[in-house]
Amino acid sequence: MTAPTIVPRLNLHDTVTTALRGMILDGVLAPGEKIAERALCERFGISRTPLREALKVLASEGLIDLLPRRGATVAQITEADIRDLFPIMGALEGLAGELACARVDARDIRHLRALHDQMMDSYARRDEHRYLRQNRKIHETIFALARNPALSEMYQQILTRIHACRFILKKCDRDWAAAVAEHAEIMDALAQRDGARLSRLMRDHIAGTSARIALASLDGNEERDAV
Amino acid sequence: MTAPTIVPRLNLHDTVTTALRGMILDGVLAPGEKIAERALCERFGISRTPLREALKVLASEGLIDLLPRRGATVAQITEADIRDLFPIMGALEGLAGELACARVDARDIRHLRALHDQMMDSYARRDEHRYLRQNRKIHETIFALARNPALSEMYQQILTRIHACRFILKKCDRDWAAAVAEHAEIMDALAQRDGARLSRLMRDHIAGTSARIALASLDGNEERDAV
DNA sequence: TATCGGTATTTTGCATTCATAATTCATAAT
DNA sequence: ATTATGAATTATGAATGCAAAATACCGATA
Repeated sequence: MTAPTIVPRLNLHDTVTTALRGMILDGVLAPGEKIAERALCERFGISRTPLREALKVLASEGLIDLLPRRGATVAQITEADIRDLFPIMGALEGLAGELACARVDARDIRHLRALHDQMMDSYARRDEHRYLRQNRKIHETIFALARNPALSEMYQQILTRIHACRFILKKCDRDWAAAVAEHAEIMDALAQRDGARLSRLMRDHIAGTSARIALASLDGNEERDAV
Repeated sequence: MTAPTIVPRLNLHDTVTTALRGMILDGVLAPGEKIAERALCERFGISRTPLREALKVLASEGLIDLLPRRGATVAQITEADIRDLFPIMGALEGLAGELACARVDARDIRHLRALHDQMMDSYARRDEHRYLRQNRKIHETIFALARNPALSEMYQQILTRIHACRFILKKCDRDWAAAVAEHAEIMDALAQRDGARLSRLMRDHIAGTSARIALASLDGNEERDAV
């Protein structure tokens, strides 16, 4: 029997889950904001049933808080969350780097090199928005090269949970330069297929990012303990 | 303001989620088995609404597969899943070990030592069931000592997903001896608070477990590609 | 003015209902 | 006998309805 052709059988609650997730990621629904079921239903033009199913899923992803009998709120990421999640991300990135090293071929390396060069170009132009997008693309590509879907999924889930962080990233120029230097090393280790070194570099790169974020949020004067 | 006292405000869908998860873990619902909504509703004495909400959550945890318009089935773990998930577990265990090392005090070490000795006792008596339970307890304790709730949660989630594996573990005596030896080393590294070494040991311990499982399932003659 | 108490309103959780897609079963055709 | 076709049955997806809890409102009292 051939592999089953998946014909897109969409259903409302999945669609709504995706839509809601997007709204939270895009900041349409702000962290801490209360989610009024009926209002959202009207907005989407659907009934409460599929919406509530979507809320359950997003809650289990950690994107919203669901308190019994008191409704849903968009999850606020705290400094404790960042302290906890970044080391995990670091461990996952380290693993991804190691696996990727073992599996890349010359073509993959050329592809990554191209992405890397593009990002360096954005850095040279100080195009922060483009830089961040390309940076993310590079990390995602390394995960893809690791050929471990479960790993990629976990990575994405953590990225999603700490989405709010991207707003405070790259505050000062020195941090940005440090991150760029780390990326150059990462590219180098990968080109040499040095898995152990790449693993260490990626873990430390994430740890560095974490430290830079933590520092940024300490002297930043935004909300008290939400980032 | 003091920390809010959470008074247990139970609701049906959470209860059902927990119950269903337990049924899957206990094997009451076998991997691959179709989950008939109405049958389960009658069994629980509830309506379909909370049950379906529970199914969505379990699907997002990877415990069941949910195909649009064709119902839910208990997820079957494949060899590919094991190949993917164990390295992730290894990375998480490694991180847990490192963090735990940085945070344990003498009392924690004594506690772990006690658990370790009990497990060794079970090994001496060849009490496999008790051994496995204590083994799990030790790993969970190390995660608890790491003081990273998000990390513990991810670990638990992966453990849950690969629950089916425990049935094929510890097949041969040599493997068991190897695992026991590794545990002795782990205990030692922790007592010495050698984070780097503990991290490496725990990661390799998981890798070893993975290899032993993979081998066991290769020469085992159970179902073709489900473990 | 601020706080308390009680009622009205809203919101949540769950059951029920309805429409539609999927499956089953019987029948016909090869 | 086996496969195809179509009607009957069943299951899923989503909307609606209803009871109970939480919140908002409002006047009374200190």
